[in-house]
Amino acid sequence: MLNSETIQAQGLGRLPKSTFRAHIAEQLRAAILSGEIAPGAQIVETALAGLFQVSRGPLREALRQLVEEGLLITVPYTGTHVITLSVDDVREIHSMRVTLECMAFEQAWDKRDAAFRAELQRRHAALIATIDEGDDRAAILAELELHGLVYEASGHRLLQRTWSSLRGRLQLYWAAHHRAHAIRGPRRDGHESYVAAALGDSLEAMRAEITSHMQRGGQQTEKFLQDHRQDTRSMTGMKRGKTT
Amino acid sequence: MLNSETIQAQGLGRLPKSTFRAHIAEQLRAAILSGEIAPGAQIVETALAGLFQVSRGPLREALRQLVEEGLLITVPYTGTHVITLSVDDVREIHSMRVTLECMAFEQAWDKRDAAFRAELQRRHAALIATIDEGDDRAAILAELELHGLVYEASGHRLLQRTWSSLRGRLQLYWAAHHRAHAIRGPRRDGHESYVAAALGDSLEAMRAEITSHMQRGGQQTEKFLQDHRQDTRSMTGMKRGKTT
DNA sequence: TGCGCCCACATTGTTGACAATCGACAATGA
DNA sequence: TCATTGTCGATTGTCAACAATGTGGGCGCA
Repeated sequence: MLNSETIQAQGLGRLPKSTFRAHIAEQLRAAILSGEIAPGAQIVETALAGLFQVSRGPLREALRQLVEEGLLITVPYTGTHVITLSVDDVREIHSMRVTLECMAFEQAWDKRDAAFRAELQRRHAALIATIDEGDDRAAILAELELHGLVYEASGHRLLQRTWSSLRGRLQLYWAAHHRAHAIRGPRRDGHESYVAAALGDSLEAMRAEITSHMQRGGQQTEKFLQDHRQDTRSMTGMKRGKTT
Repeated sequence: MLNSETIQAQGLGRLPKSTFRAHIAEQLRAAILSGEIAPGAQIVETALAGLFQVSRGPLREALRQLVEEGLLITVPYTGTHVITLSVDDVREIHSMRVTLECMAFEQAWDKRDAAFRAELQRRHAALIATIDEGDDRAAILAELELHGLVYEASGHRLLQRTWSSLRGRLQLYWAAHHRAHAIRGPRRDGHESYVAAALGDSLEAMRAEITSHMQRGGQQTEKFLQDHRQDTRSMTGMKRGKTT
């Protein structure tokens, strides 16, 4: 006999309640965050609707969602564009990261059990592996996974939600930065000390590690700017680079 | 000569670029945050579309926006409801407030000029005035204004954005809590020490003040729960309380 | 040549109708 | 009596057509 429980037990019953707007939002977000659709590119509703084979209705709702996530900007009757992060935006992302991740560790500090430690090292190993393979895109995702663990461990849903939003911008920046200027992705160094501190006994040391870890990322940005001396308003932007 | 900048400087140029979804989202948000539409109430698209005299298209886009803001929850093909905050949600709101406001003061600490001090005292006075008048709803807004100043002063747009999101939930909680249980709004005490610390010289003292300030709010919640001993899953929810 | 006006085009905003799905209730049969 | 199934109303999802608006190019004119 097949009742709902036995079906669940067989791992079935997970048809993902398809609505077009959810699928579209998901795919569009992925395309934007990976850099497939470049920052500054214009989003034309009719074109995308044709691409996804849907009408403009569901598409527009997906766009509203991404606008609210901060990935798109819409000017009424004019157009929708992928955001371009300014240098100040990137600085703000870094400072916000420090604050959020410190909070996450505070919340999660006493909840670090064996499973947490194992998972932390597993993700660290995964990051190292992708770095060694030279797959920059995968390495970016792996690093986000590594840092995401503490948010999951915190059990703080609002904090996780906030991190998700920030993670989007961070991912966008990393992808655009890397893509536009062919800078190497995450490196091996820097993560060992992070993991060690996360497994250690001193929350204060962890805070210091986070601060220096993020500052390293910030300094990399500053150094890059000094080397290139371009407009400080839009470092990842480009005009009309829409990909089909 | 009047160019766009001088117009902006005059505070004009704010013709509301009328798109229905913006108006609808604004009004709906206000209705939800004020408690006019109770937590848990179902949002029926056709009804609201009739109420606003628009078709369902723009209305749905406004709903998507509020869903993304975390004020509404939509289950496909089933319905859209105003969120109900659980006790854990409220705890998370409070802890997030502490973190964000500490960060805001860190960012704004060295930017506190005469204008900041004057504005802080002005908003404090406004809060006191509304409290003395007994207008609870105005007092809630005044308290949010007071606390919002430091976020404005921080100049950190991402932080402001995060605060806006949190402020929505906080406002929803305050309004629903107050409305459902006829609890007094903000009180005079507690804000003097906050303002004093914000004008003082010790950032560390400010952090302590914020922590205790928020903990007071949290303790009020806990005490209320002990007194009422109701379901801990939904403290502000009610069934089918849609207002027309 | 430079400027301003006007118009056509591209794009977004809005609408009403139609289709798909869900939840609840009644009907059916063991 | 109980479980299962069919049906119905309510609600949301989707679509294609129409209207409103901003943008850029061409034209006339000084």
